[in-house]
Amino acid sequence: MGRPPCCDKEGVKKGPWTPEEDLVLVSYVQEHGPGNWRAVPTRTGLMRCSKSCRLRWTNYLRPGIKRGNFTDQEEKLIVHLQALLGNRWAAIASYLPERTDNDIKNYWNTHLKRKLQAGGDAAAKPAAQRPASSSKGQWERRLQTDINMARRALREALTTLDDIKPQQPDVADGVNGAAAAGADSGSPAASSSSAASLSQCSPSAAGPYVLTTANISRMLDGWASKGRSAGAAADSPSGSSASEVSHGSGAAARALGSAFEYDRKPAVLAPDQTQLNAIETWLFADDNNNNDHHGHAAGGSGLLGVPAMGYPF
DNA sequence: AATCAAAACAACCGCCGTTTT
DNA sequence: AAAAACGGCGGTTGTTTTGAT
Repeated sequence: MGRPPCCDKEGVKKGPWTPEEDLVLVSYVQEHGPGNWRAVPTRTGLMRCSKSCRLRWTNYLRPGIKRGNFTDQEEKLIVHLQALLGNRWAAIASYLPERTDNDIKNYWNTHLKRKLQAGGDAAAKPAAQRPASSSKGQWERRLQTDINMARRALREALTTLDDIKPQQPDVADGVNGAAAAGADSGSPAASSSSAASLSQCSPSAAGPYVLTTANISRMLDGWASKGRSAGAAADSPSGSSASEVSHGSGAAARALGSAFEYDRKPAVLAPDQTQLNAIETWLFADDNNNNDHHGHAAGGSGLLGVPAMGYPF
């Protein structure tokens, strides 16, 4: 038979996370590491389902996450990757290690989609939104054209990023790249030196990092300075906004302090160089090899010219 | 200052492939 | 081998914030 249920459906709390819950979760992950989410509710006493815990950690509490303030380069990269990959946000997020798929998805839905619609840029129009051609041959030719256009655009974007030298050696906590959850699902964790520089995109200038050690204290100080008692926030989020609730409480987080192991460990291993070379080879390969957009539509994986990547288009 | 609409964001829902019993 | 939960992903919704009138 199957496995026992991870958590009761009844008595599971929903809605915004309180600072206390965040701290409990962070403490647990600090001790046990991310994973085995089904055990989290029972072992921590959190009245949350395992799924909710994983989501909270992945999207908000995980160290090295940058939130808000998407740079032009990031924006451009997202647009191009979306054109290339469609709405595969996890795959896209793997190219922006500091961003979560949820964040990118939200940003796309609230900013970029509208912007593109307004701009009427056919080239950047998502492949998924384009009308399907009537015949397979036409569809394949169109796909090949799309791939090549997107590829050129992506290369261009990454080339631009290459020009952006890291402004700082690193943030204090030294974490650049906890990759998105989907980073290990067949997508490259990062691509080439371009992506490496991307992952260092102005760490100080951009938005807040959510749960690096320093920022725990910083944001919790802010939260505490608002005069919110921990108890008041715990079970009555209605009294405060969701964003306030999403912050933490100071003392406990400081207790985590520098002992917070995971904010010093990249959550994902450095990309394998072989993998990067494959990506670079593909990305920067002479376009002439694929310039015949209309003539070689068929041909299995060779169609896409990405044998090493194995993109499942 | 009040009201309304649009934008932004956090979290949930449902599906699917994988894993475990 | 089958059944059921897990883990992950993308879509969607609900709430809060911001800007315009």
